[in-house]
Amino acid sequence: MPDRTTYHHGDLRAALIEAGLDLTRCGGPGALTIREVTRRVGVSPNAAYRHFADRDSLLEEVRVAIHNRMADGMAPDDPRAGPMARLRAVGMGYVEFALSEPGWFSVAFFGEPAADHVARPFPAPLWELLSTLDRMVYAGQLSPAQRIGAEWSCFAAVHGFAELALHGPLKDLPHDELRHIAGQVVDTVIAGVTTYVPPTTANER
Amino acid sequence: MPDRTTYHHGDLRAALIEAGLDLTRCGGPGALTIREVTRRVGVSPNAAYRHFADRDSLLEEVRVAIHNRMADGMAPDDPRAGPMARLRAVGMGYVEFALSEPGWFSVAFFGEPAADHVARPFPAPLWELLSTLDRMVYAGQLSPAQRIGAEWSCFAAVHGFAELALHGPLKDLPHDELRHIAGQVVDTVIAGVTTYVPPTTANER
DNA sequence: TGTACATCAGTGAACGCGCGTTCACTGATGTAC
DNA sequence: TGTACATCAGTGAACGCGCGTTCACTGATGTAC
Repeated sequence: MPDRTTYHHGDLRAALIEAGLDLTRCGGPGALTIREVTRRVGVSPNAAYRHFADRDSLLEEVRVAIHNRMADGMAPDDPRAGPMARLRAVGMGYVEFALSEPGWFSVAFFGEPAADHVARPFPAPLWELLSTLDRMVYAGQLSPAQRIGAEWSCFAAVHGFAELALHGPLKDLPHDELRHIAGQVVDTVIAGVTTYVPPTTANER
Repeated sequence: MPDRTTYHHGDLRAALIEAGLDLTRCGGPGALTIREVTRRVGVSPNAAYRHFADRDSLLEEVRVAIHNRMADGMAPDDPRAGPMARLRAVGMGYVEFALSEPGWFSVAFFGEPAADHVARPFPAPLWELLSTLDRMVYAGQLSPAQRIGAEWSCFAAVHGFAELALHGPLKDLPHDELRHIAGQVVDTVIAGVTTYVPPTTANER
């Protein structure tokens, strides 16, 4: 693969991102280095600078690619599922991705301090969550008042669980046990979101 | 401070941990280097190896020190508070610590992949949570069935929120807004935990 | 169809970096007799 | 009370590391006339 006959590569940019995906899949963000990524593609290190400002820019692109893959895997098995089942599927999909692709997961979700205030757009999986919650409101399973801020409770729960399971106190549990606990966490937060009614804005503070 | 008259330091071990706390407070885990930590204390780099096997061991001790400080700050304001208010205080205390000491927080909670299967004991703040949940059961505010696994829902929610707020999509919000959302997240998970009843073990799987 | 030249996409060598860690050592301390 | 010696807690110099990034460059391509 690293052997190339033409002087010009063809689509080096895409190839570097692809190699970045390969590297981070096993090794997480730290495994992505300009030197290794260019080595893989069979090109000199500086060639990368023709396509990316610096290592961080490349990593950012890899991150986006991972977000998209992840969001694709979060659809519920049954496309005719109701919004509630959909919400559960989104949550479980998030955790499942973290468990099965820990390297990618740790690139995708803000492992690194996010360079000098580069405002990142919402990651794709979050959009998935937002639209699912909106469907619930539309279906009457969540009141508009409950909808407010619900995304953060949901996101916090699944993301937090993923961290616990990958790097935290649950990290030595087998995956099927983790999935079981994940199910409980997701169900609990769904119960919370559909039960708790935040005080109206007028009453706040 | 780095000037020392005696050849022997006195309590170098404690001094190194202290310096480690200083460094990580602003710079997170990456700021802790053997060279900088010894420089601060006014000692040659290798002196550290008299007290710690390697950098990781030192970092681990710093982590434990942070856990303890954090747990201390999680007690509810009113010591006569009921278990429910206590649970809320524990959750909010967790988030508050993350917001006010982001450097320490990122050392404390599993930022680094946790060296070759060194089984870490539960961090002190988690113990705080466990005992609070137990009090709730004792007070009859949580059934024994609901108690099972409740810690993971709670921990996931607050930890996940902290990540969102520090490094995730909420990272540019002002602290008072973050606290407000945190309050909602905590209340939501409490509502979930006190509402949802997991299926009994016999019915599982 | 041919040629001049700007532009693009690579090359190769080198830089500086600060780190963790090891080596062989020396100065200070405590204990046995 | 003095002395020999093991032990402990430091020192100083050096190593190798692989990295990101920059410099001045060259080979290939496309376009205007």
